[in-house]
Amino acid sequence: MSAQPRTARGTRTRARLLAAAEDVFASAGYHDASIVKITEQAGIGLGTFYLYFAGKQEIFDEVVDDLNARVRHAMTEAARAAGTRLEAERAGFRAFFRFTAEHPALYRIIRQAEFVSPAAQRRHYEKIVRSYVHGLAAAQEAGEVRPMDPEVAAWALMGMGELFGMRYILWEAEDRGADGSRVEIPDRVLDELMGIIQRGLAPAPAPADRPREDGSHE
Amino acid sequence: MSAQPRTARGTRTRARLLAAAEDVFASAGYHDASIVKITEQAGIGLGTFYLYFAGKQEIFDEVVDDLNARVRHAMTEAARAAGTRLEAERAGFRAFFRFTAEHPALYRIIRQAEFVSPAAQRRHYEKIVRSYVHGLAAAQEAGEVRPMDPEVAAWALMGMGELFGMRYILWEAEDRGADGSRVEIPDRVLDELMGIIQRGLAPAPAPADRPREDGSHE
DNA sequence: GTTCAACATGAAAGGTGATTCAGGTTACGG
DNA sequence: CCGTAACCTGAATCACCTTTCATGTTGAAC
Repeated sequence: MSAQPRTARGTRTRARLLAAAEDVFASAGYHDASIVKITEQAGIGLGTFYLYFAGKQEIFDEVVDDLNARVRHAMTEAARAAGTRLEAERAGFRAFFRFTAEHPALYRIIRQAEFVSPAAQRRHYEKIVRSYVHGLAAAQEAGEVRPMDPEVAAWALMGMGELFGMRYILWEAEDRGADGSRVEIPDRVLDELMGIIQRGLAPAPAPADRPREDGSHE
Repeated sequence: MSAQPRTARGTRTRARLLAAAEDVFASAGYHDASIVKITEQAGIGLGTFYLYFAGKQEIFDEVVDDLNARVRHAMTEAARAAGTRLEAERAGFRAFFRFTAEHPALYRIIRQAEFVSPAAQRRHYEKIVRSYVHGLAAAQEAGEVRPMDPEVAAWALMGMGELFGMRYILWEAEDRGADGSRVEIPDRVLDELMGIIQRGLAPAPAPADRPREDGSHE
């Protein structure tokens, strides 16, 4: 069983292991990510690992949950600043793509979770959907989204985001090689995406971009 | 280097290995899928494996390409029978979900390809997108799809399909356990999905379900 | 400045699995 | 009914990894 550290030193060590694990899992994959590699990357002795984690699987689970919390935080934080639902959606997606660009580990690790820790993977997707449903249901009450099952819509949105992140962020970054330039979603692509979402969710016969007129706001 | 079989016997052996590999990769995962397990499942001697494949990675790649060809075939075949674009879309998705239900290996293997064989994974997604783009561009010329980048739309459709397959087929199957009942996409969910797609891609200010009136047809 | 939890360490035990290879077996053309 | 090319086999080799544990170090309370 993993032990929680009891002093500041221990806390630091544990955090270093977690960060190193994220790195190594993302670049080497679960199988090739040996405990030796993780502890080396963390600059920590091999045996120390087992003071804080029961084993490879356990630290993997924690890495997943950690990434999940961070990406959701980035998205909701970005969406919170926006006014209309559409703006919030756009800001949320943009934050998601930015997070993907800065932490390719997210994808690489979630994908592997399919086998390494199906439960953690499921938790990840379900938590994101829950956020979406929350936002969509509110927008629905405000009349900004047509009547529909918000959960189904949430899976649709997440699906689009996931593949766009893969195609337009990760692949793009791979193709550019290590030239350091930050990959961002092209505006053209984000516009098309928002176009589909807007039309797909808008109430009535798709008012396109007409702003709300009753002064209500969220 | 893998050798192609030169006799009927060899061809059969190779095919058995491929089928066994799909099974084992899907149920055990790449790492735990030992060559021993694959050859045992195929009812073939361990050493024989290396007559036909250079190693684990190579047979994995072939399994990916094989699954890809089969799922695309299932989708285009189903779509071919349909009349309008929307019907084709629906039929294609239904075929995809059916294939997913019958071959959970598709997901489990594609996901793992993230690390095992990124190139094969990319090939998989790109080939599917290519099919979609083809169909969407044709529908566009026929005025059934609004002006937009068909490739971007293709990624959006594929993303929705992918997550719906995971959520409403695979997870559902897992939750039901091994009770043998065939998992199908609920009509309610498929309707919602098609609703989003229809509105997202339809020309003009989203005529909802109004059929085309000029008599043109594809 | 002593004491003792808490923390840190890496050699070694105990496993597992990919791949090779030397030696059979099969079956078809002649 | 041979001869031989294609095919088949699994014990043995080699490489690598997780986890344990006996021992050493740190630092904060007193």
